Amino acid sequence: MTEFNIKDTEYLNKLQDYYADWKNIPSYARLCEVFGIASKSWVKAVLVRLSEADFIERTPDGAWIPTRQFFARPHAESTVQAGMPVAISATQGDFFIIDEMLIETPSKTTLITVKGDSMIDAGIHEGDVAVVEKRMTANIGDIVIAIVDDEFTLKTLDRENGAFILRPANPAYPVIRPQGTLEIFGVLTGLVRKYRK
Amino acid sequence: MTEFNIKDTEYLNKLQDYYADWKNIPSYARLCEVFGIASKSWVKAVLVRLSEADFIERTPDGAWIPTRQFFARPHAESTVQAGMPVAISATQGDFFIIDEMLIETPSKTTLITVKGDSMIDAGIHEGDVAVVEKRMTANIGDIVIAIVDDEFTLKTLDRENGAFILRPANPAYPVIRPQGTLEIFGVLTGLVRKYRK
DNA sequence: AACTATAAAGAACGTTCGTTCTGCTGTCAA
DNA sequence: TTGACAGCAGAACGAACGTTCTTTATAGTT
Repeated sequence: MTEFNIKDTEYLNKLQDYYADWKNIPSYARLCEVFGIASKSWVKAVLVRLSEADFIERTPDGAWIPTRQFFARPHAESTVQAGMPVAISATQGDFFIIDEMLIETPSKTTLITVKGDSMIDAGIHEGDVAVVEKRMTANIGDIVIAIVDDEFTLKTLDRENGAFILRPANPAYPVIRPQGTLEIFGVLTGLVRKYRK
Repeated sequence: MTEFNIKDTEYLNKLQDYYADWKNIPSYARLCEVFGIASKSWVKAVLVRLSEADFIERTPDGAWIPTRQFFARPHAESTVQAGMPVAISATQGDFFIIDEMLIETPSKTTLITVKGDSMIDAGIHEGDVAVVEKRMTANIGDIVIAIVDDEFTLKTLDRENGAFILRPANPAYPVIRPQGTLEIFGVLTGLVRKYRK
């Protein structure tokens, strides 16, 4: 039996890219095209090695399916110095699945696109997607989606003279001191930004 | 032709549950068991209706695959005003998959945790996870992971007197004018931040 | 130059798959 | 009470699929 090698890594990358497009692992015949291999038997040998490396597995029906590791992205930690440049370790650290990191309770999580710039000093820009966990309680200092006078707003929760206030992270905007009830819609648990390609 | 009905919703739920477990859509024969239907032809009729409702579709090979709607995470767009509060619409907008939004080419994508605060004015904080697409070319204005004198750094790519320079987004840090070669490791295509729970 | 292991191709074959067509059963309106 | 149709079952069939076995090409070693 042969081992998982560099070429198999290329095959894995091609399979991951195909899967990103089509969300399934196709027949051996189609994988011949995807991998650039002419024989089905060799495609199977590749898949067996990928499964031994725990990137794919089989259903009871014999269909190939991806494992968790298949979706994980390499994550280089403690590597990029945004202050002063620092050497990167070529070794790939642990793996990382974005959805899993950001969303712990899918049924309570909503994504909301941010409008305006009142939280810009907190690094939250217009167009960013806020990951919000719906719940009615929050702690002082949390960034919350609050319902003030039947309207929603994204602000930092704070307290002043025993009353809750909503503090923007932009000096151009005023602190909100709710007159009526202050209801919490949810708490900001994550943020996602996409840069133009 | 018949329409999508309540029973089809049950079939859809069963299919979603199966897919969550096995990450593929199996053969008609297996779907007979999953749906509790005895005939393959009727299973096919169900799938055709699910595809007409845009929950699944077919690859050029004829394989059934899920659509974006199949995974359905609600995404409320244009709703939260970070400037002045604005009414939220209870309607759920389009659907949204974080991984898919941020990662177009899995094999070329790496995640890197940001250190330091030299890009803080661009809303990139220490501890944020940068989504980096590995490639050697970039455009002026892109935020890049550059290799300067064998070291990595995250900066905005700019040009000055015909030479490339790396501009931090923090006045406390100097502009980097590479003496040796300027090599691009990759381009910042996304950013992910997780707030403490 | 011969040997060996590995990488890949190719052929053969039984099974399974998707498709299509026909048949059955219950329901509802005329 | 008959017709019509929707919901579903079952059979038939050719094409595609996965598996296994055999063969060829390439590279490295002795």
